[in-house]
Amino acid sequence: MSTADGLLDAAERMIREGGYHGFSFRDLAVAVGIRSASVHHHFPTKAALVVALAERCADRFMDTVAGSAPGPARLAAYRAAFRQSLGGGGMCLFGVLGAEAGGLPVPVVDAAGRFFRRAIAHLAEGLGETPAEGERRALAELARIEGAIILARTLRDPELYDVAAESSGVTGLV
Amino acid sequence: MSTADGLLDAAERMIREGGYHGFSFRDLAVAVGIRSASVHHHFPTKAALVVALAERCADRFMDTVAGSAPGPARLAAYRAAFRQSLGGGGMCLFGVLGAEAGGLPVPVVDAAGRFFRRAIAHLAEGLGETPAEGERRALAELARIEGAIILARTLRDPELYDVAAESSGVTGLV
DNA sequence: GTCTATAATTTGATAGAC
DNA sequence: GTCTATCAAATTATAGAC
Repeated sequence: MSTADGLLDAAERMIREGGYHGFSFRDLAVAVGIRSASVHHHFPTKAALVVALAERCADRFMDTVAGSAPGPARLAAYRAAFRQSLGGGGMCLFGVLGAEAGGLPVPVVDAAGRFFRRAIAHLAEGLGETPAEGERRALAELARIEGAIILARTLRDPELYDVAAESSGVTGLV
Repeated sequence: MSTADGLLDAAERMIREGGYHGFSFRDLAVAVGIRSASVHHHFPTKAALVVALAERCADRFMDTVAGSAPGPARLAAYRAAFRQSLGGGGMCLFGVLGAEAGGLPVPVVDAAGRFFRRAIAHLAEGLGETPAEGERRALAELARIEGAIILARTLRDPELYDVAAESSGVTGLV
């Protein structure tokens, strides 16, 4: 694995744990066994690193759910994919960045926004009677998932994710 | 208004904008017109200040929704109360703190957790056929609301909050 | 209750040798 | 691609005068 990939891996772990301001270039350097100045050789600034990470993360996520059939099956695939964020109690990368948006470099917030638009458009397919209805449902389900991660994390009980994001009694969708 | 209240007001604005690490004691001092060292006279540490803020914020929120009748009316009251967070595009205080949880002082995360437990217990009343069902629904609706704020904020469109949190076509609840 | 002064640490980033 | 050395700025916090 390349050093750049190792740096992105470490950054992903740390951002999901404590947010954009929850890690430093020195932390990354220690994690991969180089010096903090060398990190700048791979990514010129912290903002550039996080934008690159967001793009890698978005691509991987969309690859994961790409094979799912439109409609309820795809929604289930999304729920399962986001559920992995909770491995170790971490947030969804885009959820943290969105929550901290006001204190972040604009390109970073834009990257998070691009992911959400992409996910909404994809999840919306076949989710409603009309395209507009599908989009509304996709938006609502994504919101529920992001919020479920926050609640499960804050209340320190990963099982709450399933209750909050998947209990069919609430949406009547699945 | 006391200086302490002014400091909490400023901190609330800044945390909702950029998170726990999105402001400093100097920022607060400038906002209320004193020096950064004087802030420590009112709150010994940053963590203590945010815990005090979380408690004030939780009390105010519960006061706001206290008069609502159990069931769907109370849910509507919750949605409206959280909606105010979006005034100016800010996050819900507890939502940001929960998202950044891994990088925060434990007492701060605990304070956020206490609010969510309190809100869930209160919102659950009359929301389901059984107490357990009410709790599940309360959890799911709170998740939807928190996620809706994140999405509306990240996509820079406050109207998306209503679509994500309140579209009745999704939950069939209201 | 507010001030000045300052300590101790951390941060993101740069210059230039190897 | 990694290093040493370093910078300027910001951070939380403390001591003690007024």
